[in-house]
Amino acid sequence: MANPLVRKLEHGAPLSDEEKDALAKLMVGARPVGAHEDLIAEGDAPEHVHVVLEGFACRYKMLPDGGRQIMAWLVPGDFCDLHVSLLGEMDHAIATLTPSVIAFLPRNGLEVLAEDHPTLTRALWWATLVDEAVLREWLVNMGRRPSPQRIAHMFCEVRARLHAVDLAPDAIMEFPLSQTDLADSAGISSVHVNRVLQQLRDEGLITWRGGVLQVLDVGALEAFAGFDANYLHLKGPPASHAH
Amino acid sequence: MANPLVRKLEHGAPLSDEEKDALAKLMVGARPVGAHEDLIAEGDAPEHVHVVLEGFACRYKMLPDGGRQIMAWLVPGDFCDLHVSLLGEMDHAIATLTPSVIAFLPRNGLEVLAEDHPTLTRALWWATLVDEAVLREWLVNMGRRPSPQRIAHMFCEVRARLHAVDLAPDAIMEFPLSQTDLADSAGISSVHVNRVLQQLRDEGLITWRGGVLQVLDVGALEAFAGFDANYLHLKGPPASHAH
DNA sequence: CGGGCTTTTGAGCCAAATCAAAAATAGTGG
DNA sequence: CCACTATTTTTGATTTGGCTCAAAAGCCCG
Repeated sequence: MANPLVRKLEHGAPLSDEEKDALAKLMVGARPVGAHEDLIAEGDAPEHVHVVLEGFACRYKMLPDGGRQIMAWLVPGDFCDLHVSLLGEMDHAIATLTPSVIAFLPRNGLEVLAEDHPTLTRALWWATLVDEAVLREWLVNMGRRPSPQRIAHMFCEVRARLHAVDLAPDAIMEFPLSQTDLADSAGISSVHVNRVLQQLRDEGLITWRGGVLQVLDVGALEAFAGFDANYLHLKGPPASHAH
Repeated sequence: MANPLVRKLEHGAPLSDEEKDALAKLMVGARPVGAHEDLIAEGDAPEHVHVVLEGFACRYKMLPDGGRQIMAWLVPGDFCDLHVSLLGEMDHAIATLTPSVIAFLPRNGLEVLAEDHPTLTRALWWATLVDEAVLREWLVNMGRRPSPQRIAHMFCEVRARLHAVDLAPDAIMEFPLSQTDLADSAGISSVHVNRVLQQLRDEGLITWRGGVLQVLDVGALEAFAGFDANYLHLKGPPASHAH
């Protein structure tokens, strides 16, 4: 199975085999990390670029009162800190949500490679801009959708994003987050998350058990949540990959 | 008074006089627009890049139930649609909030200029990444801060951003938004916005009258809101500009 | 099989929504 | 410059979605 980073970037620009190989070869490390471990702290300026290869991580900020807001889920193929070289330092932290595998790319190596390959540069910036588009949709989700629709929308999105890297066949996916993590993502209490999940199960939209999420009827869940995948900019059906 | 776009970009990278001139000359149009007019619709792929020169605009999405979520305020110097060439089409709409002046830059011209000027390219991507950082903070704001702190935080941010383009001397600024627009930005009802504003006034933190917002004590408001400007990545005190 | 986490249930409460109307402001045309 | 509208802002009364507090039940694993 191909590298999830490569699989993802192919949605952004048509990479040549040479570019794909060069990118894969740049990944110098692949370290397994446990659940709920901090990878990068606010204020850091990591030397390497981190990429999630397996599992789920997140961007988050802590508030003075101890509250935590998760601002993004990072799924296989997602960069953690591509933006650091331009912004100087992290303005938020990165942690794993589940046991994960994290790879590293030397920042210099990536920059040199990108200089020689405009298509790769396009793909990298495409990925950054899609992250921004996802953030906008999360804001809409928080601001305007009641909690059942909000949680449902998050499930629709994660299904679509995992599908784009071939990790959600038949709308069944590994999704071993805790309800507390979901609560910190959706901006509601974990008690309320629990009640909302019961409702989504009762309505026959999903099952979620033992860390495996199944969307029983993608169309129905998307209709319920008011989900439209346009903001993911995946440009048509996911590319099929020869093996 | 220099161009607000140039003033803003200088926070991101040290532009040469040649770059600043070239950028200013690229601005082919500067059209006055009334309040509450749509500039760009979801699904559009505008040929020119739009920049706000005066007034306030916003990014927003409409929901099926008629609700509107504003996801970003665009102040003088901000791009509306720099990302369109990479993402293909707008996944949200842009409208003015107040009477504004909007300028245009030919997309090709900007790209050619950027190709010849790596520093300018850096500045443009810096601006994009700061937009993303602001979005993250808005998400924290929506998810975790009670409404008085939330509104206060938005005022702190807009003061800092306007200050960065020299438009908020002494923490007094033109800010002629309606309470409804503020409500659609903060994700609360306009009735509640009104009550929150009374509270902020009663506590002596702000005045807001006739479209002019005054922050009476910047430190006090920032402490109240839990505001930390690090996410704006302005890198130290705003540059002073020779005239 | 016992300790620690995560999920689930129950009861009471509060921030913010809704609905409805009045007061204040800002435009607009005569 | 003023009357006439239309929009905003403000107030009041009521309802509600989601929170907090607290405890029970289930689960994972050594």
